[in-house]
Amino acid sequence: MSFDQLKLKNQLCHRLYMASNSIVRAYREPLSELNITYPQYVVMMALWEQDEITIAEVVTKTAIDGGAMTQILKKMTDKGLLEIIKDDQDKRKRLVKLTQQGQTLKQKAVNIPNQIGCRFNSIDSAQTQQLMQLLDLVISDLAD
Amino acid sequence: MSFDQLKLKNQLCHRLYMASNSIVRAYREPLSELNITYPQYVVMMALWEQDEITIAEVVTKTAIDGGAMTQILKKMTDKGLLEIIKDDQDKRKRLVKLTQQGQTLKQKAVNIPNQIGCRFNSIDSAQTQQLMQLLDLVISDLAD
DNA sequence: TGCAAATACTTTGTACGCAAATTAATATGT
DNA sequence: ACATATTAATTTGCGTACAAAGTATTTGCA
Repeated sequence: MSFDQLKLKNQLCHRLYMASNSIVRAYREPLSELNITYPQYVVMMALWEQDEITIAEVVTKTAIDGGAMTQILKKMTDKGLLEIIKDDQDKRKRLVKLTQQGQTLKQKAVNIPNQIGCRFNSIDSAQTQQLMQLLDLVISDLAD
Repeated sequence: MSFDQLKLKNQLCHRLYMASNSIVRAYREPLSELNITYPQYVVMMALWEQDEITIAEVVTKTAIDGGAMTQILKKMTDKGLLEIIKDDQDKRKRLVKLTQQGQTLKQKAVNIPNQIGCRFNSIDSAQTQQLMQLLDLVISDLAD
């Protein structure tokens, strides 16, 4: 209940906020080679894992907001990376399907994780795992 | 150099991205009581720590982009939380100064950290510290 | 069977986040 | 002194992030 909790240096949340912004900024240059943004790259990774899934499934896998997803998928469609297909079984749903170009882009993307990983010089592999586990706890605590 | 690194479940960066979005979303409701957004709250915390600092110093403390800062400070000025004062020593600089209303708001904000902290049920105090330390390493690795 | 609730997605409006370009003022070097 | 570089801040344009409202469809249930 002290004012000390209001100091930025004591706050986990501000660090998460800064770290995420730094991440998106760090990806900007490597991804410019692929002509996509970080959120678009996240969508591509979801689809490289499993193609022809519904928009709702892409939203779940990526944790990107549904409203933003509509815009993002539109831009990616315009770039020729994917196409949106109607689902005949359920006309509410739409399926996202990579184009040949979208599939091929995976080859150019395979080096991106290392390029980014190279910048994490202060944490070793064990610390990275630990960080991921702690973040999973934070994320699940904040769900809903 | 494997495709496994492209899987979302193996990625630290995607977790940081999700966590940060969750944070900003989680603050939305508590902060609506104060009629401010999360970035605006971060600016307030910086100023509650030290008032009458230059815009550049606010940018450094908060790690919010300078371009965004101009817009954010304008909105906060319109709300009557602060005012921008010219620096007579260096006419390029501008000082940010809390109004009485901006100072008083600190009393209403003092409970916010606990309200958010209450949601972190899966990590104890030691893990929180550990998480903050690891994030500091990540942030400094990504600086520039 | 029929209609209210739920689901899937889109649209709208506001608020960042950031690179790049711009403007204004100060500092620096010769 | 004076042109040049640097610093401080704003502006512009694009891309999200998200709540809330809107539009179809489909489910569920009385």
